[in-house]
Amino acid sequence: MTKHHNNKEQDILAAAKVEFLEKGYDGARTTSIARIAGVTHAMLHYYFKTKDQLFERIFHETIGTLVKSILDVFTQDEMPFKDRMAKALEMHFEVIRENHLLPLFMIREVASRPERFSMIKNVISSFAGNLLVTMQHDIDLAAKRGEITPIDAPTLLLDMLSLNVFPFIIKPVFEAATGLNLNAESKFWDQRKKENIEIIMRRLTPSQA
Amino acid sequence: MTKHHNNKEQDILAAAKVEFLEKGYDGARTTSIARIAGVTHAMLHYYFKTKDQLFERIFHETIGTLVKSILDVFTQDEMPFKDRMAKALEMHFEVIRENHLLPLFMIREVASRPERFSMIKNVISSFAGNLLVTMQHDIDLAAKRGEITPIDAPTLLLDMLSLNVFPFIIKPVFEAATGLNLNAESKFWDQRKKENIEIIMRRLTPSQA
DNA sequence: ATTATCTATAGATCTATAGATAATGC
DNA sequence: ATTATCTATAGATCTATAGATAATGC
Repeated sequence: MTKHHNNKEQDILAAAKVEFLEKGYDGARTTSIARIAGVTHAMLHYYFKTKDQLFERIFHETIGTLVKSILDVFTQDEMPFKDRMAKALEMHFEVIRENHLLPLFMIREVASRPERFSMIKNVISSFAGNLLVTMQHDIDLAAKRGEITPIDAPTLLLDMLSLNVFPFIIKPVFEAATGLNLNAESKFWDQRKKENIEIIMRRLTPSQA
Repeated sequence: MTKHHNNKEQDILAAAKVEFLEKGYDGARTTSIARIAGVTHAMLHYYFKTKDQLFERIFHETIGTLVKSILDVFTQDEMPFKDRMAKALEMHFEVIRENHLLPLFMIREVASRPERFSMIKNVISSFAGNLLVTMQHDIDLAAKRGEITPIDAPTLLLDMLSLNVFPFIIKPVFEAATGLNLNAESKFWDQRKKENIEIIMRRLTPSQA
């Protein structure tokens, strides 16, 4: 035991992820998680004590995925700055595409319970701090070379995140309004990725005057 | 009566708006709404029967505000297309700025209970249909005149919404990560508005080749 | 003899309503 | 005599736990 007892534990975690991502903490039901996982309700408290602790596990995991997706943006090897940005945008877009429920989940939970975020605040801010410094440094170099127009790193980062993340956040509304199922429409997302790269490339291009 | 009995009714509506926008349907408590409104809990059911009906009132109202904010984008009088877009972006940005909790609220509710949206689905889709047709028509004209580069209307609309809305949606996360209070930082939002206009203008500029 | 699982239920929380009392308009 | 408001509580729902039983490793 202690070794392979984790089949059910894993089932519960997987079920919890589905339930929390779709309904949020307040909307999620521990009974519903147990049902999805195919275990009795008591098992859930046996392995994870409380709903809160189960939630923390899922929340941490998602934060990790999202933070990593942003950090990877700048762990590119040496290429011209614009090419690196294009590549970064593409990679980041694909991560979000694979995990399209994560951004809304994270935002919703932070919005409705800001205190929950404070524990990982330090993690994110330290990461983000380094990221922005590196980014600004590279921007300045490329601008000096005349490859791009100067821009603030935080501004550029928010531009990129807005374009790459928002379409996935608005997806349910869009689907409700149009009746389309965007998961089936891979062309739509391919086109969106291209558009985002196009926009950022144009934003970075030095203005000819 | 029947005439000015609505002071408390209005108090309840105002309180419900605060509670629902902050916590979402699942997180909202009718007892909490009553407390905020300064009335006893039973009053809430006296005026609005159920939590659901009270929610519907608030939800409808917010949908209206948001849909209007997008429609207004194209009720501009005659100017060059790019100027109209710049003006539209600015107006839309200010509406969201005044109602910064609305987008996340709407998206969250639709995501966690898609069936709730179906009733107003028709409203939105008919509006959006007209908007996109008009928009595409104007785009084609301006492109033919050489004022802008050709672009799909839905693509352009999603670009604009992403840039204008996402920063307000990510606000709580950003504040949690940095410790800043962005409501106090009006310079930040002014700069963001300018940046969004800058991006879209560059996106629309014909590529010189 | 420790770990895993189930049944049954306690305890907390939240929505909703019944029924009594107060306020207002006619 | 209709509308508004309050007190008290029913009823539903959900999380959590106690305690019994089954399965596993030594």
